[in-house]
Amino acid sequence: MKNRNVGHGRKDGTLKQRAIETAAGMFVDAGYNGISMREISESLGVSKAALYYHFKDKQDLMVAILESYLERMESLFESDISQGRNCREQITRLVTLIFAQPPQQRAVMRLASQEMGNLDPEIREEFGRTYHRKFIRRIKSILQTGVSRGEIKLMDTASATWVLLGMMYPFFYPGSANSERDATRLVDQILTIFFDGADSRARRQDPGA
Amino acid sequence: MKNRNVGHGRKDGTLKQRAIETAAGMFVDAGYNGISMREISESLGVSKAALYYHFKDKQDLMVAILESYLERMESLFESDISQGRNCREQITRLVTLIFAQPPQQRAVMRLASQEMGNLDPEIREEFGRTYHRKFIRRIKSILQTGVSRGEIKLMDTASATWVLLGMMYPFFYPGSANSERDATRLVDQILTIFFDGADSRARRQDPGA
DNA sequence: CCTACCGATCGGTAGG
DNA sequence: CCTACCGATCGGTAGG
Repeated sequence: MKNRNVGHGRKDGTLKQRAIETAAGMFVDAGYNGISMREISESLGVSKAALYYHFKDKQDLMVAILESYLERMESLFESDISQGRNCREQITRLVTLIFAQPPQQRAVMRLASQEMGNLDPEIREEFGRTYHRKFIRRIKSILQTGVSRGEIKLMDTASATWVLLGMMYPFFYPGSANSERDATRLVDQILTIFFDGADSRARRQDPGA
Repeated sequence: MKNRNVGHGRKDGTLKQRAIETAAGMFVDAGYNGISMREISESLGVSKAALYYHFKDKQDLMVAILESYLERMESLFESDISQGRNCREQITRLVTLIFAQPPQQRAVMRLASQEMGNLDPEIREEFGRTYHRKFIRRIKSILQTGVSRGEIKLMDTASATWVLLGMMYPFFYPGSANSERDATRLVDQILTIFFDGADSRARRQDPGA
């Protein structure tokens, strides 16, 4: 279980990592149920049994993909974002970084919410908790601090977090904002709406400019 | 195709309609691939063959569910919403009506975007066009009018439409805003953020109140 | 010859 | 890590 060194000087962990990346791409394109373990193994040039050596079952592979992505998301918080000077700047950094990822990588976020229903209830709940702890909680915390500092309107920060994530969600689909130029514009529009609103009577990002 | 009165005084079309409603509920709970035609037919108390009499295949049943929902959405536009006096009021009516639906019915919207990848490319594209024509286009049009009237900031209304829909999306999952009280608060928060922004320096819905 | 179904089973493929 | 398979179940269709 501990996945110990098999020795022999071979490159261990290589197939496992390749499998996570390859399968992620295939699941993103065709959905969890749209891709079979056979197809994944063929893409990797190994047998199905080889896959089952590294992953207990299909679900286990899926969870590994999601956890791998979550870890990358977590690292975003620990580097750039926390250095933002206030709530707005921290959220701006977060959204910018998310859209700075390659589209296919962003799509894993959609994969997570879309296919979580295919996981066993226990696994789903455990992953849900990890997701909350490593991602949702951080965003909520930024908004909460913003509220207590008076930077953000007094509101329910839990649902506001979901609203913010929801605003990005449609653009996690392939074909949305693939160019860097589109992404930049989109990030700008999302942040403007979230902080300043769409109403023309609301303040603009650069007042008087 | 017209499927009309066959006479004899029997209740025609009953099973077909029941199947659409029952399957919609099951798909919402377990996903398109999580429910078999056998399970659906058993829930209806009929044979699988009976289902296949009314629907060419599983996909055909799915499309019928989505189209049935789209028609209901379309009717929203033709009654209440268009009577809104300006952009903000029309969008407010739209969002309010969407959240006034029972949660399980709202969830069909999530089902549509979530499981569209399981449809054949041709079918998917055709449904995508209908979805755009009956729903997306209408929202975009409201925003567009708002922009040209100066009620809404100058922005890309296509992506703004997706942003607005995205804000609602997380609450189309079961367990989100099930009570009427939650729904009311949520609608309020979504509309406030969309029009006025979360920033405390932005205008409030009732200035000075 | 129509409609609205049923009991039984098909060929093919899934995860393991 | 592979070859060789399995038990179960899938969506779909036969004749009547």
